[in-house]
Amino acid sequence: MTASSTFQNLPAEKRRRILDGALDEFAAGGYGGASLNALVAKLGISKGSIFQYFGDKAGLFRAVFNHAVELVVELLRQVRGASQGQDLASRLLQSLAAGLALIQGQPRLFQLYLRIMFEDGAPFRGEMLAAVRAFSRQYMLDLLEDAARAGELRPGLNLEAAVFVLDAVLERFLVAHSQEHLDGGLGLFAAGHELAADKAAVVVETLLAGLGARPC
Amino acid sequence: MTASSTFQNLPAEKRRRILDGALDEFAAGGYGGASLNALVAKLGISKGSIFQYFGDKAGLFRAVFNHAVELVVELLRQVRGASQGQDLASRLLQSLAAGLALIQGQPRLFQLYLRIMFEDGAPFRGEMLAAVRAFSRQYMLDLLEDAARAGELRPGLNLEAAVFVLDAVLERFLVAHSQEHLDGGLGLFAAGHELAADKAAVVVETLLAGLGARPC
Amino acid sequence: MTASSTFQNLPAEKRRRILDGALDEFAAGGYGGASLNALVAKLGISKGSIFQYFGDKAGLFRAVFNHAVELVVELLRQVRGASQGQDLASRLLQSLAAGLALIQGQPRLFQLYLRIMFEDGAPFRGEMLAAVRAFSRQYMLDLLEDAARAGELRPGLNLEAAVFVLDAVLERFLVAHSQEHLDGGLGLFAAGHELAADKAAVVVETLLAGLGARPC
Amino acid sequence: MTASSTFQNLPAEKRRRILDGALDEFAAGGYGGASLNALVAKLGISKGSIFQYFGDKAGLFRAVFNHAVELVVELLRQVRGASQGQDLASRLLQSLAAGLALIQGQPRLFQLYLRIMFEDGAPFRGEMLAAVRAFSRQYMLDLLEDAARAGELRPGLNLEAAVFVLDAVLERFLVAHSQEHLDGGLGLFAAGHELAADKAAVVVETLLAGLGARPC
DNA sequence: GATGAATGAGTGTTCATTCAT
DNA sequence: CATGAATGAACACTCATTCAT
Repeated sequence: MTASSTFQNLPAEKRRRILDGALDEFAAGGYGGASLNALVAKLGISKGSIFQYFGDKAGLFRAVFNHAVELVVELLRQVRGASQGQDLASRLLQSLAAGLALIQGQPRLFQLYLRIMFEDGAPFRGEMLAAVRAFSRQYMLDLLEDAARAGELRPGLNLEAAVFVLDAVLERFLVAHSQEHLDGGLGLFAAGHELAADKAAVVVETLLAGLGARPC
Repeated sequence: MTASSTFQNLPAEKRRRILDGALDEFAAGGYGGASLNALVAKLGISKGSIFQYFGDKAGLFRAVFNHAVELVVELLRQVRGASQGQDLASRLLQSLAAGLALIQGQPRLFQLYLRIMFEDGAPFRGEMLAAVRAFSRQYMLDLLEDAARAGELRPGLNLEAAVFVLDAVLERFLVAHSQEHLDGGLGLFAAGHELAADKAAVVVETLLAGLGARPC
Repeated sequence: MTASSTFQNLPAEKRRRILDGALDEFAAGGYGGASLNALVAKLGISKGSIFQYFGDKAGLFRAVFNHAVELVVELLRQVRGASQGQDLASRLLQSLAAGLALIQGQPRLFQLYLRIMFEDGAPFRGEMLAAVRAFSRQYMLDLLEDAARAGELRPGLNLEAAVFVLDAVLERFLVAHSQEHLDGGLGLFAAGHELAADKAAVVVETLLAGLGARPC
Repeated sequence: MTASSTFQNLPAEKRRRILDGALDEFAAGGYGGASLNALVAKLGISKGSIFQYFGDKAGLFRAVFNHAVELVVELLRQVRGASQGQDLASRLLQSLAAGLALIQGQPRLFQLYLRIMFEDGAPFRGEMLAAVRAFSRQYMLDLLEDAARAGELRPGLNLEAAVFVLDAVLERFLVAHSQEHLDGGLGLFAAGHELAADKAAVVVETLLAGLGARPC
């Protein structure tokens, strides 16, 4: 628990409004770039209150992060069970779809993650990234182990490496779509205009089949 | 060309010192976090000069970026030719090694790239990222096309997707190593202690052979 | 009486806790530097109560001062009678010893006095200092008059001046010892390492015998 | 040297105005109570300038202190030589007179000294007090040693103790007069209305002759 | 062309005080 | 009667930018 009891005693609706506004602010400007002045102006509350609630900027940031994690976990929990029993390609595609939906529904969550990822000054950066990465890796590992049990995986596959590859590629896929407004869409199939789902299918197939010619 | 002629007329050594110091500053704090006050103090030049040379903070930033791109391109040009004619796996591994060497030799270049990548406020972010990404994609495409000519690639491979996958995985590999001081090294083979080269070999092999069982 | 009846109706123990905590706070930071926010956090009581009890910060300060005076008077009352009938030098030394003991036992009392002494913004400063000084002067005057009756004093001695000298020197002696952690102990016999008692003896003897050569 | 070169380059008149205003501010409110906002408003300069000149509040404080010391030393240097060769009582009286004149002419200097003396939070307090005390003690010691050579002192007099007594009494004399507006004049000859010079004469005579009856 | 003094809006943070509950 | 959420002015300090010299 990091926010003061003062904050905990607030009506839920007000709590949500504050954390939501702060999430906006941090997502837009990163930790250093977020302005508490701008935040309280937007929220229509006094500056003193922020400090009463969270002690300092870092405290607010931590609270926002925890809030964001809750949002994500809640969302993913709903997605998780649905694909049980299906083959790996399908599950990966559904995971990507869930990720894309999350980005579209709550763009600031993903934005916050990206902002913090490389901002040296952000407090708790280590913990925060570790938490996200651990979750992501465990998720991939679960999928792969299920697939292994179903005999879907290439014999001799290094699971650690596979998790790494999946993590990297899927995250980059999400990044590319969250930044497609930028010049050239950052290059993912830049020329084409297929739907994201089609792109995802090709990428997943490429990952499963590999790049190299088969010696068999 | 964005820097004023005043700057162009400076002795090359002084130009280099200024751009180098500014690169440090931007790499350390991102665009928003960089302080011109701190910069001029470090450089021992007058504050007015910065504005005479570059107009404003954004102008300095653009000059630094151009300077950084030059450094990288020069470095990679040296690396490029060496692996001509070898097989794809070797060339990918050598590219990774070159990337790691670059990170170790010029850590601020990679740092700047990462900082800017997700900092909304940074001017020219779009152009800058597009330039870097285009270079990176072209590099991968060259490798893949050579490999295709040599019959190393799986028939039916979607080149665009393959480029995307390579770009994502190789960049993530570099990021993981540049941030390995962070909690858990951000999870790359977190348990093991092999050398980076060994990790790279396993990852590349996984990419080439694919994750899935071969139907053949 | 300045504290509200609400405060008077509190259980004695709670009253004492509050005044004691406030004494700490004022002694540590002076009037201006004391923080009511910090105080209530330390005490675990609500902020509103302080204002209910004392009206405002100045009211609390006055109450603390009265409380402090009570503590001192009570302490000195115990010390007073003991030296009756002894010679002046002994009584002065015992007074100094009592002062030193007080400083060691209740350092915050002396600290508060010193802090307030020269802090212009402190309310009631005049009254407070006058009270303390009047007490101190009366104490010295009592000793001197007893000594006069016993024929211990130099004929022609100006009692007012003697009181002034004693007051100044004895207080400075206490200050020096309460600040001996500061650079050079503020210079009291800085080189030597005798015990405080020895230093006191020399000082008292110097006062009694005077600095000048005796014409007699 | 503690103030930045920026400050050193200012016209002397402006430097003087700034240090003088700051001296006022610190003397009135102590270190903690002084407001840089109020200061710059009073001076009619911008807030940024203060920080450009002195780095931070503590830097300004140090500069003010150094400035104050210079003022005092300059003043005392003028006073010093004049009393050479006279007897101890005369020299002490002239010293007191000089002190009183200083307090009247530059009341803020003495005020600053008193404020800082017991304000825990003030930076450099140790150094500052040590400097002042060392000067004061050395001054007294000089007088006493001259008097000793002239055979004016009581044989067996402990010089250290005598210095301590003189320092304490003379300083208190000055304090009493600088605070005589306070309730009861803090008790120095409170009833009477003689001139300060008369009071000083009695006090000095008391010190020289001692309080006790002479056994001779 | 180079300098660096000046600026004022901006930052996060603390404070004594109020008042509805 | 006690509470503690709310407040906004004040705090020290940093910033990119300007412009007279």
